Amino acid sequence: MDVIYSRGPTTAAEVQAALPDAPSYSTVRALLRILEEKGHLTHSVDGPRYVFSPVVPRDTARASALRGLVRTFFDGSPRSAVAALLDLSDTKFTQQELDDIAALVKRARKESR
Amino acid sequence: MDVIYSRGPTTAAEVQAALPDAPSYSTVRALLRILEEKGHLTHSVDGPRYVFSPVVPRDTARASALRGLVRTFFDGSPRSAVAALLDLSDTKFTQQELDDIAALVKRARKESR
DNA sequence: TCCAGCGTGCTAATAATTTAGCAGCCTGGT
DNA sequence: ACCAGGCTGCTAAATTATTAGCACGCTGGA
Repeated sequence: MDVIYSRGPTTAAEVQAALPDAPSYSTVRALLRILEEKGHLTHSVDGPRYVFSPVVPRDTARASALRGLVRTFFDGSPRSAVAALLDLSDTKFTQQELDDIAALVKRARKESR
Repeated sequence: MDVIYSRGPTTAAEVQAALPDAPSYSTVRALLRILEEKGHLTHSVDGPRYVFSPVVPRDTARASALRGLVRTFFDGSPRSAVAALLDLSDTKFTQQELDDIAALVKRARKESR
């Protein structure tokens, strides 16, 4: 699912290529079939092959994932999550991005007042 | 793993209770055993029962999880992730928290200069 | 001290996943 | 129009996960 959410519509071969500990091609195909049976994916036909897309839109899944991560790792505090994001060691923000974020915070402050 | 990262050291019964679609107790025990075999968990003995803890410290796992989520759902842009966190519909920040975040941004801006 | 109960260590059966491999169809290039 | 290659639809086998259930040991309270 992560691969498909990160790449958008994806073929079986692409999923396999994108997977870090890639299982066999057969397995990837079976997995995609099962995910489809379970209602997480749909496929459409593009020429000779299947292209798989998520059923739940990216934005929705993204919000759920964020909420889950905040619950699991940040004791339900989105503030801590923001702090951790700003501190991520391998992340370098440009001045522009930081200004952006500052503006967003400013806006949030107004809205919540 | 999420249950254990969110609750800290946890017994099999607690894991089962915390699980949304709880499988049987046998299954939870087997699962914990397998996670331990695979090196994701350790257990210590507390009186008559096992208490499971993650092998990878919470902070480390948290950072990986954040990085993964940013990659999967935010095209590698932590800035977008921050924006989404601020926008999470069911999240209400207090003025205090927003001030906090603003201060963190300010600090990050100085550091990256 | 005794014992009820909880939690682990097993084992064995069932269900699900993983894998290989092949026949047949469709596409795109020659 | 032909054919090579890629991809699906199968099937069937091996491996792994899920589940139930019971014997045994240990703990904590009466």
